Amino acid sequence: MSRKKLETRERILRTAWKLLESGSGSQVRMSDIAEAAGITRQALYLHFPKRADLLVATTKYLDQVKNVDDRLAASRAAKTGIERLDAFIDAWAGHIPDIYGIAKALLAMQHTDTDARLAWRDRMQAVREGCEAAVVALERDNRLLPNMSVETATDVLAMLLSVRNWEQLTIDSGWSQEDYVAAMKTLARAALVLDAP
Amino acid sequence: MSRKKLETRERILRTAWKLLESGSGSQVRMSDIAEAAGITRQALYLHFPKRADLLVATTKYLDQVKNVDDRLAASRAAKTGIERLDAFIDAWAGHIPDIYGIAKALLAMQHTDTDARLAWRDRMQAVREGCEAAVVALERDNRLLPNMSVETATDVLAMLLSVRNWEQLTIDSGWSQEDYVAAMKTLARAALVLDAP
DNA sequence: TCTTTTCTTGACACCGTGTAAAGTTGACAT
DNA sequence: ATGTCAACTTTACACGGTGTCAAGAAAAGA
Repeated sequence: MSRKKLETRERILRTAWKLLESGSGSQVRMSDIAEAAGITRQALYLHFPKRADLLVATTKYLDQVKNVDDRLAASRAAKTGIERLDAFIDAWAGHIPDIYGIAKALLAMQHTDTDARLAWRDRMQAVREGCEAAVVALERDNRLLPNMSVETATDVLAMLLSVRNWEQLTIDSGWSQEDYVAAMKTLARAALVLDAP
Repeated sequence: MSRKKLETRERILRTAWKLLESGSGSQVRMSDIAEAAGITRQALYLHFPKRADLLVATTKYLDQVKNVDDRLAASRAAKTGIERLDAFIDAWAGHIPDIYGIAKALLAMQHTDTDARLAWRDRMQAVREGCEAAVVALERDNRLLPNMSVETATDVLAMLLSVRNWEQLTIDSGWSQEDYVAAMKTLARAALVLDAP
């Protein structure tokens, strides 16, 4: 129904994304997005009744455009557990800069908005599953540290790879993306992987 | 001057602290604190012109009451670098639950309020210094991983010990405080410490 | 008792989100 | 071409929370 509505919707999402990634940090208001998209604030509310709705839709749009699934699929192709761990870290770490703007906005309204909280939990659950898959692959190779359960190891890996940690190292401490990725790989190995027998 | 003002001030700070630690998460408004402290919202603004001022004062009050300095001093007494690392983790990790409520509030208003941002940075700088001291002690013992500079190692340690990570593991993933502390100690060793020669 | 400090009472401004209703514009169908 | 429907505009307002202002009550202290 109506190509026009879809066009506008897409334009809104693209605009929201751009604003969120560029104006990183500074609050992005509904009126900002509306103005940048060339419509009224009210028209914006016609498409997305709540701010959380818009943010959630933007994440989905982004996931679709950036094709996270394909990116993570690469890690599934890896043979050994260790290769898989590295591949997953590469894939996810490479995706963080793309989602950082929207992630920050979503994170910021977590304490207010239930929808935002659920949306973020949902995204993080997906990442957690990737972590778990890598950990399971390690265990299958008998390379998971013996004192670690799959669940514990998954918790640790998910913690290491959190957006907040990426933010702290790259944004706050000025690390390059390469340094971050390299550090995470060695850190994850040190934390989870048993030395080769 | 005027014992009464100081009394009221202390009562406000104590009340703010209690509200922040108990009603953890849910928004604590200025009116909530005023009411709980038995004064008017306006009287509260007489003592603390901005919400950020109150939060910052509350952190200082808490640091004073809980005596962080003494707690961290224990880590300075340790002989070897490794003991010092463990002692510091014990001290800081033990302090996190105390400050979590206020930390969360301060963190939540970071993106809005400059004062809150500066106050938090200041607190974190103090922690960072503790991290750095431990790292330096390690290096002096020649037990710091050779490919790591003091600065890098400090960044990593500060990241590991961040309040967000504590939150993720204990609050979100349900770890006990003991599990958290133990995991952080082994994680820090795995990440930073060279095996004994 | 008289002064000063502390606190109260009762307003109001501002900002951002979200709602409501009436009017405009353009697409497209018959 | 005309009428209908969907998308958008215009204007206006409610609400919650922070912060401000001014006049008066109450209590401390000399």
